[in-house]
Amino acid sequence: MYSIHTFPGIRMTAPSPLSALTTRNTRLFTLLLERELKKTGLRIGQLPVLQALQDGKTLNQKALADFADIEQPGMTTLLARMERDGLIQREPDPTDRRSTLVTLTPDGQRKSRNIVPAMEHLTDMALKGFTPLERDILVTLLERINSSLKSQL
Amino acid sequence: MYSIHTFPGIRMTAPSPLSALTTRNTRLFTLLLERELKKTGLRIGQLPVLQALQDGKTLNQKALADFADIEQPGMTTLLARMERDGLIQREPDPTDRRSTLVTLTPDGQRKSRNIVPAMEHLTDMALKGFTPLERDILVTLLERINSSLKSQL
DNA sequence: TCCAAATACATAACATGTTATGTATTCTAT
DNA sequence: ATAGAATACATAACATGTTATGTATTTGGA
Repeated sequence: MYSIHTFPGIRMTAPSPLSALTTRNTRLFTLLLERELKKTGLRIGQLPVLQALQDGKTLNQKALADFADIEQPGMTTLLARMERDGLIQREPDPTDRRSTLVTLTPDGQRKSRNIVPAMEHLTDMALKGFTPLERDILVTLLERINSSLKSQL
Repeated sequence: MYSIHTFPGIRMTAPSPLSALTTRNTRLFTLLLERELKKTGLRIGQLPVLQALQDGKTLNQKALADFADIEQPGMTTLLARMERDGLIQREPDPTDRRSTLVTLTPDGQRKSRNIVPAMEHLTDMALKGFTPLERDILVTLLERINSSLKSQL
C-alpha cells in the first residue's frame, strides 16, 4: 500500500498549506525522479511493475494493478506499452484462460536494477541536513496523516 | 509556488519510505479531493485556474500556466475544456494580439466558492488528532524538504 | 528602421491515469 | 448440471499532463 505516482497536478494556496506542501513535495520528487530515470530509459509509471516482477517473479495483470494501486484498464495499457518497449513479456495462464501472466524480459530485469540507486539519491537530497530524530518524527507524522486519510476512503 | 496536482502515480517500497509516504499522502489527498469536488461539478485540474481568476481577475494563458506550474500547452487544452464547460471566457488582448485574456464566467465564480470549504474539510481530516505544535513541526519539516528539492531543479 | 530573437498561443503525438462497458472464462449455489 | 454471479482482460472516451514543433506578433539591437 505504498506508491509514488507520476502525477500531474493541482495548485492551491490557502487554506491548506499542509496539502499544498505534501503535493508540492510529491511534484518535486516526481520531476526529479523522472529526470533521474530518463538516463536509464525508464518511465515513472513503469516502476511498480518493475518492482513487483523483480527476481523473475510472475504475476497476472490484476495482481499488478492491485500492487500499483491503479485501476485494471490503466494497467492493461501500461503493460501494452511496456511489452511494446521490450520490458515485459505476457503469456496466457495455462491454469486460467481469463488470465495473463507477466514477467520481466532480461532487458527489463537489467534496467530495473537502476531504480533503487536513483531513489536513494533522491531521498538523500530531500533529507539533507535532517538529524535521525527529525527523520523519524517526519515519518511518524506522515504515517498518522496517511492513516487518517486512508480511513476516509 | 504551492500546487496540488491531479496525479497518476508511481509506487515504490524500499529504499524510500519518505517519498513513498509523501506521494501516498498526495495520492490520498487527491482521491478524496476529487470525490469532494465531484459534488460541485469541478475537476481537480481546474482549481488553480479558478483560484487565479478569483474576484474577477484577468490573466493571460501564460500567466495561468506559470501560476499552475504546468507547461503552456497543458494550460491551453485545460482552458479549452473549461471554456467548453462554461467556466471561463477567453477574449483577445487588445494591447497584444498574441495574447488571450481569461476571466471566470458567473458560473465559474459561483462554483469556485466551493473550493475553500472542501479543502478545509480535507485538511481537518488529515490533521485529526494533531496538536498545534505537531502541526507546526510537520509544516517546518516539509518546508525544509521542499526547499532542498527545489534547489535541485 | 528593420531583422533576428523572444513571446504567446496552438497543434500533434504521446504517457498515464480515470469511468463505463463488453467479452470470455470460471465459480457457486441450487 | 447448469444458470447466474464473479473474475480477468480489453476497448473506448476522456482528463490531465509532457515534448516537439509551427505560426503570428512583438521587441530590441545594429
